[in-house]
Amino acid sequence: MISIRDVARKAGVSISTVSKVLHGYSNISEETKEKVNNAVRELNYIPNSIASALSSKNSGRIALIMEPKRQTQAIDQIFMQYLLGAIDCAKEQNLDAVTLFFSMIEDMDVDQLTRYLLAQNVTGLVIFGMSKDDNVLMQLVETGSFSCVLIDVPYANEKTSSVSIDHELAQYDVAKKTIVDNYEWLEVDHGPQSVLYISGKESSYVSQYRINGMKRLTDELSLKTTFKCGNFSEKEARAITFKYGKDADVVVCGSDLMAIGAMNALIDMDIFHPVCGFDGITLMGYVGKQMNTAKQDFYQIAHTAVEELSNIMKGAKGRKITMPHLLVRMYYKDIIC
Amino acid sequence: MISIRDVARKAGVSISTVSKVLHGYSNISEETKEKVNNAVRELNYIPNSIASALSSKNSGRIALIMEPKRQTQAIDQIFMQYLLGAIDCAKEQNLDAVTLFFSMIEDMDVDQLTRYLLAQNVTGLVIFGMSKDDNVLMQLVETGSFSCVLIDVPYANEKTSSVSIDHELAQYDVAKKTIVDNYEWLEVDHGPQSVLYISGKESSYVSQYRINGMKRLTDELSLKTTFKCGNFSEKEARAITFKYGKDADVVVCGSDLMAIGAMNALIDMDIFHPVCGFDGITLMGYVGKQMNTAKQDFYQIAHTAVEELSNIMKGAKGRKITMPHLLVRMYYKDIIC
DNA sequence: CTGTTAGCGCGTTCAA
DNA sequence: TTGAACGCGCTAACAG
Repeated sequence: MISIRDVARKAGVSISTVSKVLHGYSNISEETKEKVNNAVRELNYIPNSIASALSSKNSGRIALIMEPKRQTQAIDQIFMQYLLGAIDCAKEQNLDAVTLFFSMIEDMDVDQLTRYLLAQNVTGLVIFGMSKDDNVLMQLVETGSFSCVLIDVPYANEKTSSVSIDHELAQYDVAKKTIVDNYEWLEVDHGPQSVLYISGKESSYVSQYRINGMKRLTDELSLKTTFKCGNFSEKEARAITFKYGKDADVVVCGSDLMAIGAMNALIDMDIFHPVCGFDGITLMGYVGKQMNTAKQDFYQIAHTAVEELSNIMKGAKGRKITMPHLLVRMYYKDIIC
Repeated sequence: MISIRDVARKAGVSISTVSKVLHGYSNISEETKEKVNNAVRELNYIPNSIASALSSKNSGRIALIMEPKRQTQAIDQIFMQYLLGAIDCAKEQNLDAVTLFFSMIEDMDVDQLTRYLLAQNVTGLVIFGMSKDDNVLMQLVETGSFSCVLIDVPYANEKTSSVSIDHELAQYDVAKKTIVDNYEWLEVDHGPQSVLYISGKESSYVSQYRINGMKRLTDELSLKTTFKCGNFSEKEARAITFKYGKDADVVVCGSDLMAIGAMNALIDMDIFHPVCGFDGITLMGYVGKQMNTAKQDFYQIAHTAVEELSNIMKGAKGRKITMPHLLVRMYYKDIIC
């Protein structure tokens, strides 16, 4: 293992000088800078991040906290996209990222969790899929012990930013597109009038926004919309659709998983109405014929989140970031086989 | 931040004594052990893993290396399961895991990669989805600089183990089940005789094993099997099925993704034959009616892999581990809508 | 059985 | 503009 000492020796300078040029300090002559950089290159030196972290107390280590199990099956794609986006960006920002699942920390209280993270030398957090029930996490964020970025949770303070898309607008857009595109196709005279909207868990921050989006559309198009809560559950959405789907011209769901449930119910009832979901998991590609996927969205969101976290860790103040939704989230029709 | 010094002070002993009881050294009196443990509990002390790693040169830090992008879409579930299994086990084993994607390291040579990992204080590797083309990775493994566990790659040396299921047997089992279960259902007199087998990439270590499994079954049941290579690609499988699927009573694929392609082709041709895949991604649940998923398998494999890595890092010698396939990997029929 | 001491590799004063 | 020296929190000989 090649250390800073070797570089120093080779360059004929002291250790601290090497450290300084490596960190871009100003008062270093061009000449020694050259010498050091050459030595670094020749020796193929890579600084030991562990030692650096220990010494500076500033690890550049972040934790990606997420809960892939709580959600029902098949959401893996979304998490994978998050991970990819986050880790890619972490690399770019020279941050060292560890992945934590809720399951690993769910039995800890704030204090324990704090110590655990500190012991791991984590100084920044990105939290995916946090819901209103997650008190410990929320407290953790509020203590200010860490720089944080929350995804899809509208909260910000000095050291905490939030990153999300405009869920209200997104739901509005996707529902509108579904309805308008199917206007003629539907066997009603004046376009769809009756809509069944199946929303996600109330404890989820995004659900209310999406509901609001659907409400706005409802007003705008003078729809008759029935709002039901499907709790992000495929089964519940299925049950709801069995019960209320017959009278609806269109079914709009607050997530893809629920859209699948709704679709299956309609198929079983031998009714064919447009259904639309939200997240754009590829899964749907094999069921519906027309669709756009929003996988890129998740990658991009995570990427932005880590970038923002990097900023906060450098001293920037927390803020709320709303991203455009790149694609109209998952949308399809023609579910007839 | 509470350090080992605080504990020492509180317990009225020296730092090294604390360190010793924490690591379960033998020659410590019960009495001081008590004192130290109490102090640890009262102070809620958690050792700083960074400092520990720096000092001991034995980080307990492992890298999970995987390639989620190279594979075609929709394989995310498998990787997610790997990740979950690996990270869960890492926690149990008190290992600190970082996730690396091939994309982050694909432009490095062995030397660079080695330095990069060392700088991160990584001493162990678990590699998922490695294929025969990955020279750099293979060289890295061969240098012996790291303890390694390779998944689905039959290679072992002093510090390297492999973990995989018996792909030959698994392919044999799943194909057999598909064929036998459909024996009467098929519109042929004496059971299926003609099978189209679509295999995965040649550069993948598992493909050959799976082909062998199919060959064994072919001999055993005196089938007439056509072997074609679909390169793990949905599209290629689709094309192959269009070309050769008409004459086949059953289509067996070396991966689920190819099974989807095959199925879609059959549907488009208006032919309904049983198809079987391999990996058991949930995806299929929404297409086929009957199926078993092997998601658990992946979790379990990753879990075992990390456990094995932990052993190697503690000095155990590398070996080849073959796990039973818990479930008959993905299997379904009745693809008729 | 316990404490003293010397680093691990690096960042950061403080003198020079 | 540079370098010597100290310390981050911990482990591992070596004494005692």
